[in-house]
Amino acid sequence: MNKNLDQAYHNFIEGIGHLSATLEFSKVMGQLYALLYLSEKPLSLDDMVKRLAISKGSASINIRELEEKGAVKRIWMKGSRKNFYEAEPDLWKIIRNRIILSARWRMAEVEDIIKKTEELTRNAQKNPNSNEDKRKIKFYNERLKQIKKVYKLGERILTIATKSKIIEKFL
Amino acid sequence: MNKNLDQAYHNFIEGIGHLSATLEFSKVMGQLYALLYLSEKPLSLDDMVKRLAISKGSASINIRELEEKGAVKRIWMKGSRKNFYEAEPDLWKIIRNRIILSARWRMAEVEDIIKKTEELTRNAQKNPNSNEDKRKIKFYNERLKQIKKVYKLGERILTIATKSKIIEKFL
DNA sequence: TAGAGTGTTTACAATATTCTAAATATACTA
DNA sequence: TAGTATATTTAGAATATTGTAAACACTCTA
Repeated sequence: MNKNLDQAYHNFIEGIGHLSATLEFSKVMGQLYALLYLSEKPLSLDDMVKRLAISKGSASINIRELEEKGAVKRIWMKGSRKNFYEAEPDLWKIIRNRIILSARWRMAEVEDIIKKTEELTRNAQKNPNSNEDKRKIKFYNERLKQIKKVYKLGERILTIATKSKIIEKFL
Repeated sequence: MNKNLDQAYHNFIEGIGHLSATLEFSKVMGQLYALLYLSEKPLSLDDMVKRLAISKGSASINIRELEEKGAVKRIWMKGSRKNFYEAEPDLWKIIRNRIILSARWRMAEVEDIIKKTEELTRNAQKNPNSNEDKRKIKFYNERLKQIKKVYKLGERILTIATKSKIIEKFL
């Protein structure tokens, strides 16, 4: 067992574990991914439990989430009943997918907020209003207009990021 | 007091509070920002404490963080000792800055991991190695090469995003 | 300089998250 | 079908995060 290699291995896994929040991965998810990324062969759940010194339950839950997010693939190995996993090696694909999906989710939330606020403001407009209310309504509508501009910009960027393959050409 | 307007107001503030993790803001930070964004006049700490029903300590800490992150400006009002705040109205500026800074931070972490892992792998290479170690070293180097490619792509995108004003022209 | 008004810090409490260990479920093999 | 190997679920423990209330510090004014 080469000491430097071993250090490299653990440094890498710890580092990725720490960084994993970037893609909305838990620390364990990051470590599991790093472990598989540095493994020449697929690993079983038990392998991973042993090497990371975590509980099997945690490994089970976290590896499944990695699988759902497309960062890890389940592999069938002849002659073994165990599930084996290997890392999706295309890092860019993982990062891109995660960012886009996360952005979509947030955009949907923003859309809800805008719609609801617009609706309520519109309702307020229908009823008789004090001058103060009228001023407020005008102000809210201005703000909503600003937000919608940014929202639409976001939408456009997201569409481009989703459809175009331009970025991949740099690789 | 118009009921619909009031609902619009609270719906908006709650919604932004919920969404605030997107920019690495706490819930309270999101609510404070939303409150100011919907206010025609700057508000004092006490105003915000009252309207959000939160503690003064929390308001103090969170408003300061918003200020550090450029989402909120401190305003001096003649005739009052209080600090007043108003929302930076340019949402795109806030979002862009936050994303870029956060990305920089993460890129630096990735760089550290790569450098350290490379160094350790290089050290391992110097010493006499078993065949297994040699294979491992080769494999690690392949992986490092992949990561560096993605890292450099990220760097380039970040540079473009930082320098170019192209996106702003859509607004 | 005393005291009122304001903002910040701190120690603790509440909450949320994530892990573990054990129980349970599932699927394969003899 | 019994028994074994494996994975998943769950209840509760550990940990981390964030908020609160109160003490403290600062600053202005009378």
